[in-house]
Amino acid sequence: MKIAFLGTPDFAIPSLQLLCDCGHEITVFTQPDKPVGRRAILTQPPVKEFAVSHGLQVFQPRRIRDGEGQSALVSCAPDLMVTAAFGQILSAKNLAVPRYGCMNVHGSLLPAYRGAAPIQWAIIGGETTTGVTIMMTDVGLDTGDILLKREMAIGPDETAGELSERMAQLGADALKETVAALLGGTLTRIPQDSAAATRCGMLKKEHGKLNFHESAQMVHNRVRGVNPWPGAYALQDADIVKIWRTKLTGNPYMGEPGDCIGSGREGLFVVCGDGLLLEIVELQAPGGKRMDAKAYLRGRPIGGRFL
RNA sequence: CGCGGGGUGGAGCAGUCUGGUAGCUCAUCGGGCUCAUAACCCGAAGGUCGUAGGUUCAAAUCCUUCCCCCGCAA
Repeated sequence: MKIAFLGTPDFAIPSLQLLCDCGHEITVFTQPDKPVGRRAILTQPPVKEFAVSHGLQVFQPRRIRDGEGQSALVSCAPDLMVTAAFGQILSAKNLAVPRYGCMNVHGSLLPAYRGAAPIQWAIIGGETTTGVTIMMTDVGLDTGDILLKREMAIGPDETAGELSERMAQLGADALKETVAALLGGTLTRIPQDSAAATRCGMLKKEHGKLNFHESAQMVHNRVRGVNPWPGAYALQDADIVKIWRTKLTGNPYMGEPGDCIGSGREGLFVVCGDGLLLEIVELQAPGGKRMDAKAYLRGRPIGGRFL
């Protein structure tokens, strides 16, 4: 079967890999290369790297909806289109190209967390269970019929990066199963209950800003949810201190939210809005690399305060 | 040449402005105390101060070159 695969980040790789392994004829669409880092080095998205190293044809239209993108799509005459964290919205014209339509691998249990960054937002939202949904793409934002759902537990200290990796694999497995059902004619479509839908937007830098007036659990969720990107941070005077790992202690402490206490022996703790201490396990001082809290506390005065 | 911070014993930092034989905390090693200890006490080892050059009687410190790391902005 001819498949047009549209995806961009690492999350899409396992799905692409699995489709390749199944022997389908695949054409890849991904986002254009982007300048990355201080030197603005032009970097290709992970999916492109994979595609190139596997000898797959790759298109990188600036906008898949434009004429150029549409004609590229038409030119490869796919039977099926599959998207996985592609990063662009498809048009009705795009969706009309393949006769089997378009399937999407989405990182949440739809209709919850429709939109971008569902994995991160699920963690930030304090969910303990999430999953992947394979759905038919329509012109709405993650509103299409559900084909298959797979649940997965979120670890209490799991980060978005870690969860995303596991979800990518789960998504790939579910996709494989769905495609098999499609070919076997056993596919069932279940409309989403739009009344139960929730939406989430793209993550921005500012979503990493910690608010220590929230409960320790909420701060912890935030830290996990934005790791590794955009990364959690707190302000100390005018400096940005990035917070990479935290740990719930459950210990109460009299102090103002944001107060830091601790020692090189015990570790670093910050007071949260519910009066509980949150341990800072790994952090990054201005100009420095990330390090564990004990290293941070050597050569630095104890105390201080995060805002 | 987008803006800024930084490279000092194994780790994290101070010292740089106001040049004058390198310091703190932790780790390591030895010894001691203790029923015992990741606790405490005493002692030791360990650094061409990122690189190359310059100024100077003297450079971690002042000037210049280059390399590397980090944050912001894109």
